[in-house]
Amino acid sequence: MTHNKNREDPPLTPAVFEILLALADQDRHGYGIMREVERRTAGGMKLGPGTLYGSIKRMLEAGLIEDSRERPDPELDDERRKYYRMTTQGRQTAISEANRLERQVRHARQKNLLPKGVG
Amino acid sequence: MTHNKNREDPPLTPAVFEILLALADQDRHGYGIMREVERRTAGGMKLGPGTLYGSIKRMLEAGLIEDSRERPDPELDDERRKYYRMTTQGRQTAISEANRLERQVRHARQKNLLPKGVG
DNA sequence: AGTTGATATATCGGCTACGGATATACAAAT
DNA sequence: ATTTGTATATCCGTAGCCGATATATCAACT
Repeated sequence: MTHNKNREDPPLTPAVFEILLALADQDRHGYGIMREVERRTAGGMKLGPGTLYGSIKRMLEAGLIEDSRERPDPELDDERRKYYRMTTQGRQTAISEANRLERQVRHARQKNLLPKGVG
Repeated sequence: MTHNKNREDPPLTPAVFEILLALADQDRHGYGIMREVERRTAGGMKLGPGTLYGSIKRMLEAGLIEDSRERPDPELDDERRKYYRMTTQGRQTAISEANRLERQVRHARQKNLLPKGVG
């Protein structure tokens, strides 16, 4: 699947988009991302450690996320944790992907794969 | 990314979902699918031959699509073409995926990645 | 008639991502 | 004290993407 048509972002993998969604409102550490994705999808999606830390690594390299210096109150903290935040570029990428998905959903509705009049 | 949570379909690859969308309203042959995807996405997505015929092969094996016996008027036909139709299972899979994407879009809107009040 | 360009299907091979298995280590609970 | 949960990380098999390549036909134009 080529992205092309000039500077248009390629589709994100489901794992990467889920991670961006999890980081959209607050910084989280790896394990926290995993729990958030599981919670949000009601267990429908589970990130294995390979996918989770592998995706994080790639997203760091791609500049979609970065290490977050801010940490919670020392009482609630766990030194093992590594927190991440979404970068501006990561947010733009997520927005672009969300728009792409929205177009697909609209199209699916036109083709009667989804009920109309809801949205 | 695990699908799990009992018999819930795993996310479809962008290529596979696009092909199902292209076949949702009418039977098409491989090359016709390619053109339809390109047209619908305004050139934003292009299926290379590897992705196209590789995906078709896998989708046939998975029972998402099948060979279509119906052919257009002999005058408009091209014997080289091989037409495909979406199976009932393929439609169910596409519906399931469309719902999943819709949930993601809703979530993205909640996180202010998309403008609200539009749908 | 011949050439070109679009149509049409198909395979190959490299690369990337997914995801379970595995490993390590500390925290919290029973 | 032992087990379960939290937390990060790597390895490797498998699957999918996708450009390159190949082959052949069709349509159109000169």
